[in-house]
Amino acid sequence: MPTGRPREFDVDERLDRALDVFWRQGYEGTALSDLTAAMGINRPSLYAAYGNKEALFRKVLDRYAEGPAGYVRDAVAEPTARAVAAAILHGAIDVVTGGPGGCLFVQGALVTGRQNETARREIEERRRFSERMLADRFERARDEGDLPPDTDTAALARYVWSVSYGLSVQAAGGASREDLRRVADTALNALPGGAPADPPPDA
Amino acid sequence: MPTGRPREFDVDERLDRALDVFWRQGYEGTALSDLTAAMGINRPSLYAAYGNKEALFRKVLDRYAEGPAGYVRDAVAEPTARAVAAAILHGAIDVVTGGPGGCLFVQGALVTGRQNETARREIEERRRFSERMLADRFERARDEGDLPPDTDTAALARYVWSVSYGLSVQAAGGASREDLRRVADTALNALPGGAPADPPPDA
DNA sequence: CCAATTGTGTACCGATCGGTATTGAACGCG
DNA sequence: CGCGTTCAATACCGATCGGTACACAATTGG
Repeated sequence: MPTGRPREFDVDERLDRALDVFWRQGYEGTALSDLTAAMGINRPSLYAAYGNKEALFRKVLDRYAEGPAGYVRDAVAEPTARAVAAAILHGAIDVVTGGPGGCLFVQGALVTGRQNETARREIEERRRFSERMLADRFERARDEGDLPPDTDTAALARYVWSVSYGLSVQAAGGASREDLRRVADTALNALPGGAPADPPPDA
Repeated sequence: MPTGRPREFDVDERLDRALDVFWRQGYEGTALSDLTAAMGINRPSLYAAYGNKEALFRKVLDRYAEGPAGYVRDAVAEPTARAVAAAILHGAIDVVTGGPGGCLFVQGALVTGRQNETARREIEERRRFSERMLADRFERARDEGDLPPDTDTAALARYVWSVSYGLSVQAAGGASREDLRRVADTALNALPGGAPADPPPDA
């Protein structure tokens, strides 16, 4: 129970509005005036509650990772490597076609001017984290015999993420969920074991 | 032979320097001061020679399409659908790992603030053009019997571009040429006809 | 050599950028 | 009530944004 005047807005709720703006316009494309307008608070309130623009962006990235990008956490819990890959691609499609368009970890900042390199590196770090998570999961699958022993698990993980990132780019260009579903189905054909519609060759 | 004082720099050569900056920093991340510094000319000279920032960016996109992205034009001339796809992915890898990092048509602007939407749409149009070009090529391949009659050529083209865009994102994160080659090889496994290392099933 | 034309360099424009100082209002506590 | 504390709102900060006015240098045509 802190003393003093109580805050007149919900920090988490307004953070979601900030996420929406960063997601739609990227880090560099978003001005503080955009944020304050969308969040319905004044500039000093924003600085008091979240720090500066960079700190707010970091909080937004965390929220995005736990919320819209939470499907990654769930995906690696799938029982088979193929199911994991499918869950990642299908989860990505839901996110990139459901929200403002694309994945924040891709749209947010691929490149930046000199000043905003911190934000770019921050976002890059999140991508790397997800990539490592998937590579570890595939390595486990190989150890369990779920993937062939000679599988290049790192390359396979990179492949799945490449497709996923590509889906995000296409979503930014207006591709529909159905379009992307067909892409994902095609992509899954490349996994060891072949197409999922046909039963595995040893069945 | 125009009268008046002759220009002291080569327009095309300096345009390449502008390309380098936009490529590395994106449209929004690039300030006019970055451009004039890299191009070695003053601001009024830039405006006299290229128009404004948007017009310069458009010229840069054209130059990129003819230069670094010229591999797409060559790729669709390959004899088979598989060779076309392989040429696109391998060509993309050379570009995204050779230049400043990534593909300008991806890095340049996936999202923007309100003011720079024109540049975003411009770049989006270029992507769409390449996508249609590949889809048309795959359609021809299907008509020629090079692809199965039930092939969803549009989806296949979107798949190849998805992987390619993903390679660009990964290159921005520091992936090496060898890393991306393995991704491309995996991706090509998804094409009708299976893996290229093994001879086709009817051989 | 003179006039017309065009590029170069400096210095500047209003607008907007991210970030803050300051004032006054709203609370808990004594 | 008074007091310390915290938030809200206005108004402002220097820096930088994209873009340009203006004076001067360099060239061609007469």
